[in-house]
Amino acid sequence: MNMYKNIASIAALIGDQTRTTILASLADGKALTAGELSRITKVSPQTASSHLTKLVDGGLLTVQIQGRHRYYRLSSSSVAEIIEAIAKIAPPSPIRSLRESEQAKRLRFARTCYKHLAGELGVAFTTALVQKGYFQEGEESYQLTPSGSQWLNEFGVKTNHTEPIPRHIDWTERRHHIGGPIAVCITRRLTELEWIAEGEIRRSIVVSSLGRSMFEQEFQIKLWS
Amino acid sequence: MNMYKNIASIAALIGDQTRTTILASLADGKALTAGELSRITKVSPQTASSHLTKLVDGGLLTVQIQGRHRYYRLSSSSVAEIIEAIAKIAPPSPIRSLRESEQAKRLRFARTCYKHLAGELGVAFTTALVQKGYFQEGEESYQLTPSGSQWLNEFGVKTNHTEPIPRHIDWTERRHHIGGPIAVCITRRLTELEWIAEGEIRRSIVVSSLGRSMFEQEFQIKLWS
DNA sequence: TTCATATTTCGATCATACGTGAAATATCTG
DNA sequence: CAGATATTTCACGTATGATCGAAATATGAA
Repeated sequence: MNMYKNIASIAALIGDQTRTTILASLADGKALTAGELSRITKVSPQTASSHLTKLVDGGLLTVQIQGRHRYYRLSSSSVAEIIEAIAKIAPPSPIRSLRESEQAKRLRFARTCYKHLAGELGVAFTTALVQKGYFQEGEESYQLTPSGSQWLNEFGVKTNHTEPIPRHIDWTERRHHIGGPIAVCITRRLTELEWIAEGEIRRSIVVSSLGRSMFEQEFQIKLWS
Repeated sequence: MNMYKNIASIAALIGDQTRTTILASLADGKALTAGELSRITKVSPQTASSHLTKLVDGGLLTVQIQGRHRYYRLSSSSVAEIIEAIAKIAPPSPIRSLRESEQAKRLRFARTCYKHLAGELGVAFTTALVQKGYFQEGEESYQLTPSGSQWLNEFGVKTNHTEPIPRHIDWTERRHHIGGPIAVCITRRLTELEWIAEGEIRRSIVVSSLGRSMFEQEFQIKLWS
């Protein structure tokens, strides 16, 4: 029965904590260098290199050489979908320790995911939009409602989108949030309005004092940090 | 970074050829005994038992004890979805022999899945039922329509079912078909009417000449084999 | 009860593979 | 060119885990 040999080998490839961390770090589609991934996974550069080679050989990653740097990225979104499918049945994320690094906290607080808002803020924002009736949550997607369409125009996002909106799962929060082009437009508009801005830490987002008050005033989202 | 520990451990659980074969064998929702799975995977009963224990502990399988037999089955369809997601990027494996190919073909044609009709016939039949307006396909389920309810009664299936009907995915067809109790009832009725019958090969279904003409006449389903 | 079947537990073997130090290769900088 | 940085390759210790023989447990049959 070597019928499922390929499936098993791919699963085995994912089934290592260091490699899972690598894949998860690349899940937003960004490319990272071998050194960065070595630091993220907290293993030696040799070990990271070994894992990266295996992931490339296994077809999960592609590599792009730029000078002495090697940029690794997911070879396709299907890879991210596998991890997401596993995350669905994975036991809930461990309880956060009280003493966790400020950086981890901030990253979890607000993150960009394929250029749209994710993390706690993304989840809270999506929840608020659904509660206001702007979006309707379905089994696998969100749908923009007429009132939502109107709100989007008033908010400054032009769209005549009527297709289902991808529903993403936040890996740390295990909750849903909107994805796709609309989410990107909304995030861009939020940046324009200076409610949010890119933080110093890679992929992190900071909320301005204006944003803080606006999120609370308009969407009843209280930010505590 | 034990954030992705759970994901990695589940992937590692799938990442063994014997265990993948077990999971794939149970993918249609059927329950098999430890002995059957030992024979399918071609490992000793001890080895199979060890793997099964791990899969149950990992939450991928559930076990039901009946006398001296232990029936194992997938704990949820999410497990099947993981395998399917991996299969998407796994290179297809070559067919071993012509004989196996013939058997695979027949199995692909019509298969029972949770005692309901699957395979090509199941998919075609479901498509026809949706097209006739008897069922409405949603994101993750089907809904019985009033006209569908009426048709069911005329067809000889008594039901006052209004809950969503599970939507199953056929692995070989990659298309959807109805599942759940209603599908079982319909399949039973099809057997009663002698449109279909159990084939010689395990889990296979043969269509009678009556069934062949009826499927074509009533549902515009042409069977070529 | 006695025997057969189904399944698990224990113990031992063996292969795989993760991780790292050391060293090699390649690129950038001054 | 020399030195620093990025990354890989090699060699090796170690650990995990897949497999199976032997034995134990539980159920069904005679």
